[in-house]
Amino acid sequence: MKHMTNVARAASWKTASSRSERSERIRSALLSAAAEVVGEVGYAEASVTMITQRAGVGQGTFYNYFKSRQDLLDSLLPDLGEQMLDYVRDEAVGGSGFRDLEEKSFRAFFGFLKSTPQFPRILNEAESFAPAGFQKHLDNVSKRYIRFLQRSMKNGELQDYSEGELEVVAYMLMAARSYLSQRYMSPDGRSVELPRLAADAYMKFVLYGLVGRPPEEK
Amino acid sequence: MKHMTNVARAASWKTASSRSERSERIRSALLSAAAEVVGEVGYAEASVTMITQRAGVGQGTFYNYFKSRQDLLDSLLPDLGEQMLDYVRDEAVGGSGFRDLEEKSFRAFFGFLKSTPQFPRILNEAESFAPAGFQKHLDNVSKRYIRFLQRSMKNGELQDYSEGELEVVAYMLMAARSYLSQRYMSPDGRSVELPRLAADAYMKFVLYGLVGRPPEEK
Amino acid sequence: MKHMTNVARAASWKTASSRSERSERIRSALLSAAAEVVGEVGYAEASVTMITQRAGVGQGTFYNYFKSRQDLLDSLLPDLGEQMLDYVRDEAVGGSGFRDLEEKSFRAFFGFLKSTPQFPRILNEAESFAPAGFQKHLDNVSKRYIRFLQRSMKNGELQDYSEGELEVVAYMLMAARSYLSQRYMSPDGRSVELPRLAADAYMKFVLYGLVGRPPEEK
Amino acid sequence: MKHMTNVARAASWKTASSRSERSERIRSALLSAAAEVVGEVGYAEASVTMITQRAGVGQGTFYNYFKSRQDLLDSLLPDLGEQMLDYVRDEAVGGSGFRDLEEKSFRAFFGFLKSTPQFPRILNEAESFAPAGFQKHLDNVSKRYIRFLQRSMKNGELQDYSEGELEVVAYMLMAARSYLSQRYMSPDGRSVELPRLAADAYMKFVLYGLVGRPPEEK
DNA sequence: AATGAATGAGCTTTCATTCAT
DNA sequence: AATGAATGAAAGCTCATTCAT
Repeated sequence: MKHMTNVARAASWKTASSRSERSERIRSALLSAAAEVVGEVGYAEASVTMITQRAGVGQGTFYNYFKSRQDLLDSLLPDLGEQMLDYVRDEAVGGSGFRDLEEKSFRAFFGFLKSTPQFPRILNEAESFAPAGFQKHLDNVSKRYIRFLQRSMKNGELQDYSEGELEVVAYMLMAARSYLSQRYMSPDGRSVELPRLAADAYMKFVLYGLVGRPPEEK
Repeated sequence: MKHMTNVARAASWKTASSRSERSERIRSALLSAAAEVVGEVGYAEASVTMITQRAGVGQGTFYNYFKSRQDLLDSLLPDLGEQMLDYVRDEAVGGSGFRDLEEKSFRAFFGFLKSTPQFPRILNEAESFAPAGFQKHLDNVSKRYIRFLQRSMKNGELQDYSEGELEVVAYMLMAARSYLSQRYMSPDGRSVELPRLAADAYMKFVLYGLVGRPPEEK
Repeated sequence: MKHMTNVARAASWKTASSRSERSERIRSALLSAAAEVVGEVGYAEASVTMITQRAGVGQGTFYNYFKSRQDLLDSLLPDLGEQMLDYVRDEAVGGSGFRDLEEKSFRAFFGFLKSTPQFPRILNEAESFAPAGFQKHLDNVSKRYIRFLQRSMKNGELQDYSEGELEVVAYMLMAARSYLSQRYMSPDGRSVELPRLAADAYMKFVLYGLVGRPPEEK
Repeated sequence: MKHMTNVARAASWKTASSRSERSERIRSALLSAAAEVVGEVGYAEASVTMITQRAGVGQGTFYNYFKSRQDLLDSLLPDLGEQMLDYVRDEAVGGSGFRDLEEKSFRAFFGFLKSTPQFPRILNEAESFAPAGFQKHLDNVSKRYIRFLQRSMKNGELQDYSEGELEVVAYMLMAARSYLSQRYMSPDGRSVELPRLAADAYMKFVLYGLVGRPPEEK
């Protein structure tokens, strides 16, 4: 699926078998199309017409699946956000210890962006255009992050931080991922390439900041 | 003046004396009005009508001062950004040493938000809606930040970071300010109140991360 | 149909059966409405609102049929011009000889104006407001005219004129039709009544000028 | 005066001596500027701003000299029309006989266009945009033309035409001048160059048509 | 269920005119 | 008398949404 063209993927519902599966595929095609369009032109400029054309369905069809344009926009980030979290979880599985897991998931995040370079823009604009979805996403991610930090702390891997402080730190690290992904976005918005230097600096700062020790030489 | 209502402040040009002063005040009223409106409803929804009504001038007047709606939007962040930098510079003046200066300017940033709570949203959306202005602002701020970090490093106050790494760290800290300001925005978007805990956690993380030592007890 | 009011005619699409027929009727209603409006107030004042109201459709509907206001204006003269040429051809059919054909088509032109009194104004203004359409129309008409003159010349009916001269003469005769139609337009612009005297004078001048003999008594 | 640049001519009021002369010059500068502007962009697009800028006076000044934009537009053609008639009269003076006078004045008309190539467009559009001025102009010109034709007739130089017929013919010849001037306008609208062929064809047709004899060899 | 044409609210922008200086 | 900034009416156009097919 990864290498089908966008349109082909979008229109894949045409081969659906059962009625409900077809339905599911159209909905998904609309979401994918919306992700692409919003990634390219932003929420404000993403019109229903553009989205339905990209998805290969009629304009009116849109309203069989979403109550309104805003309804879809609200679904966009939560949908993508879960994909992102699933991806990162899968990639980081089997890691051990704070340092290893943090690095794996940091890299996995940027790995995810290779297939979904629209994500940073969608995330950034969602705060204004789909605030509910944005909050939901932030909660999801921060909760997971905080749990991870707390576990690491219980294992004695981190400096002494209170639970409230860990929440703040979690936000700072999410912020860092977000800013760095935008910072290293290609000008056309179609790919993100994080330089090794940036990844190293991130890890160095985080390890000093949380563990209190510099990264070990590899 | 600080506590006049927005509209009253905006319409203060009516008392202007000379013609050029009046002109200056209207331009400034339009920019202030735009900052308020964009802060409330975002770039995309900020219409010329809303802005001129808020500023207390006729619709057509807008185009005596700005070539187009986009022209004003492009001026918005650079304008506010300079105000912010001026404010922070004034507040941090007289501080000494990395720890002191960093803390002073961190707090000053949030102090600035008390008078301009629209800033975080404007900054965030500018990336999409006024990209040129956004880049300009980011360059301004990051350059100043990096210089500050380099100076601190020369003074032997920081761990060993390369110049390139310092740039990455600067971005991470700008990101942290941005995210935290949004995290602690009141739901109505009209004020930012950074809890002591958050400020402490920030300083703790930064000091561990950069200096390698925990914050001294005050 | 001829005597339905403008609005009623325009709104006749409401009784259309198939979808594509309905489409065709709306497009045609818009063109008719535009012809009327332009005939009354001129190109410059013919607003999309006026045209759609006259056609009995919503404003937005306009843009389902024409890319822009200018797009419709550009279609106006070519559209009417063909109607005019068709009408004149039909009326002049069966005539024989230069004198007969010229007179028949001259009268047919003014006959056409009975049903489309807006034509002279549209033609006149098109030069400024729809130059492409104007050129197209002039080419169509002049080519036909020149061919007719050349045929008459080959038949030995005319004085000796070179091909280039015939083109100039064709322009002069088109000019005459245009000016005379404007000269004898009723003050309200709603009808053209060419006096017998004018038609006679035209024919007399043309016959002397081209044939070299006065019109025969009828 | 003929060779001053437009702007210089327009602003020549600055050197005026008496108050009323200055006044007169500004009014005249506005009319000249309007002629240029309308010649270039047409009545519909000729804004007060463009005209005052071209004339070198402030925008507000306009309304000290004309009641409204339309007021000036209405004055435009009568003003230019008189200049044209004066010019043609001067050039044709001393001619003798219909043939000579007609040819002289025909050529003089095109001579006038060399210095005022805006004339055809202004004349053409005036019918729609300044109908009163247009009628006035047409009356002026046609009356003169008819008088000329009647005089020639009394001298036995023309075929037998009734007075009413002469009026129609006069219109036809005015139409011819107008169409030919537009036909041979350069694409940029800045000059008119009538080819010898066209002038010859015109004279040939007119002489056959009115005199009944071909042009004599020169 | 899928469609796409019809719709009007609402946008940005222009410009003739007014009026305080 | 000359000015140019202020103004709002009115324009062309877009697009989310509805609805008949």
